Amino acid sequence: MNKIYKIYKTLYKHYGPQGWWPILGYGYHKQDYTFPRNSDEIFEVCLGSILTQNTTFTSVVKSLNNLYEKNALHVEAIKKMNIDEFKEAIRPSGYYNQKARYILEFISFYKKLNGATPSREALLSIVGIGEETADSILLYGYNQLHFKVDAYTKRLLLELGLIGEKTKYGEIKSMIESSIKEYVKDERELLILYQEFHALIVKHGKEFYSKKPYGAGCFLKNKLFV
DNA sequence: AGCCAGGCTACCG
DNA sequence: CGGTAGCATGGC
Repeated sequence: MNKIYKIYKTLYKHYGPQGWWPILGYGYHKQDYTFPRNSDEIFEVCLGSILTQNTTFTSVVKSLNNLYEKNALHVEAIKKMNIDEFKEAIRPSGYYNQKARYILEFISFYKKLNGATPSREALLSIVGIGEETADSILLYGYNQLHFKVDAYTKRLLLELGLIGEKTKYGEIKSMIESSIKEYVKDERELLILYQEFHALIVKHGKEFYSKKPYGAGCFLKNKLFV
């Protein structure tokens, strides 16, 4: 078993399934792997993916709830909304001026899709959508096989000696994807694994990779190298 | 009180 | 190209 896959197995055994992406309409943290998602769910994942940039998800939930209470958790509703009212709604997530712009840019793109699944390159061409946000949207919104790499992933793999300080996003992503594909052939199973794995890394990262020194007490260090 | 959060852009050399 | 200031609120 390669180390990446062993990390997944160990985290899953330790923490159990995380059930990402949580959808407001279903109640947060319900494990729901039903897919394909409907358009409201996809849009909510896109919104959440942008709002959660460098911000805790609990803050994002507040923003989404604000929109939900205004019955504005939909594309058309947000377009019609007063810009200041919209900014006020997403204020808890921070960077609300930037994020308001990003979301509006995304919405004009999203409408043109007309329900189609966007390519990664197309997503990356939108202002405010970088690699992680694009993969977040594809993996959790559109159920596409794109692994989402975040700061915790980098810190963890760096601590375990599997990457270097300057290993790029794309290298980390393809390294993880190819490591997992070796063991999981079924596409649906693979998709769920990608979704769970990233969620598990965040769960683990919050505990052992938030404050320095990173990795203090991380049980993966023993599990992998005994 | 200060550091961190499920990043990205713009601008610098 | 690589490196970094700026963006902003909320939680611990």
